[in-house]
Amino acid sequence: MSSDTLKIGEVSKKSGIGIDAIRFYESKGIIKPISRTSKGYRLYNEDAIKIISFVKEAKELGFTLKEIKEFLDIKVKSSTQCSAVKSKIEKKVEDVKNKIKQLHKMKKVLIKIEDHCCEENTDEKCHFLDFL
Amino acid sequence: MSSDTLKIGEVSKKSGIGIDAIRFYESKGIIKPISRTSKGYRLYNEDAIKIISFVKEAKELGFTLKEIKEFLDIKVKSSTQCSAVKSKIEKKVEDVKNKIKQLHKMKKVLIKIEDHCCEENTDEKCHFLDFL
DNA sequence: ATTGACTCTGGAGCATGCTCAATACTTTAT
DNA sequence: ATAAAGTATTGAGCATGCTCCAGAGTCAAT
Repeated sequence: MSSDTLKIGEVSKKSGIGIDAIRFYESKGIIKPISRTSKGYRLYNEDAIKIISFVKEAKELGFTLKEIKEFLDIKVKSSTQCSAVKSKIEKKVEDVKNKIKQLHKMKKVLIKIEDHCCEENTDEKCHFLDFL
Repeated sequence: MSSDTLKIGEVSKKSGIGIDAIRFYESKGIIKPISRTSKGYRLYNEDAIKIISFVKEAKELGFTLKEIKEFLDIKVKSSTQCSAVKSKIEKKVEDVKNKIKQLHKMKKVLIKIEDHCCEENTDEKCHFLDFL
């Protein structure tokens, strides 16, 4: 039809996310088609791909769809809203920082296990627990 | 009864995890009571608290119970198993590293939004999408 | 014009991770 | 001894995030 809109199947292929998942995201308010054909077919533009890719990444990082929606809903229109948005973002950044910190800890533990358990060890049992 | 064992309620209180969740973890092979009383009451030792705390942390980091079980199952007994365990751990370390990397990216995006959207802005719409 | 591919809606089903309820027995406190 | 609190098992229910199916309409190619 038009060259700059995509039907759901094309969006699905381009983003690597199933059609059903896209519709599910729509039901959760995460992504909306820019319009519909007269027969009800969903039409998207390229932004949809960006949004869905973001959802994909964020999910892999352990964010929930609700949180992801919160991210995507962030819009600033007036400076009055600004501080609210700012504190919201700052909270998220804190969360992310904490996650990073804990992951570093986790990494350390793993490496410690690797180092201590695997060099000319005798019959010592070597359990994850010992390193918590 | 004895001073060095805990019943499930005590474990629950000490770890801050519900009794039902603990039993659920048991059903998933994540934690087992060291023994049972003659009447079937689960008995734990202090390790249970450590394990459950680890589960709690790891969950918050986005690991699934299945992955968490894999962590906890890491044991080295002989050097023959060593290389297998080693590669297992290395894979986990890679996973963790990737998560850290992606979280850093996420942090950057968030900070970028914060910076660009909130300084003496006019009526410009400021949408998350612009920063993906 | 007909076939096959695509899309629609609505609802069922599934995996994960719990949570709660029912019923019954055990332990603890008074 | 009795009541209250704790525990056990089984099974249902729930939130999240999909996935699949049925039944019906639409579009694209031959």
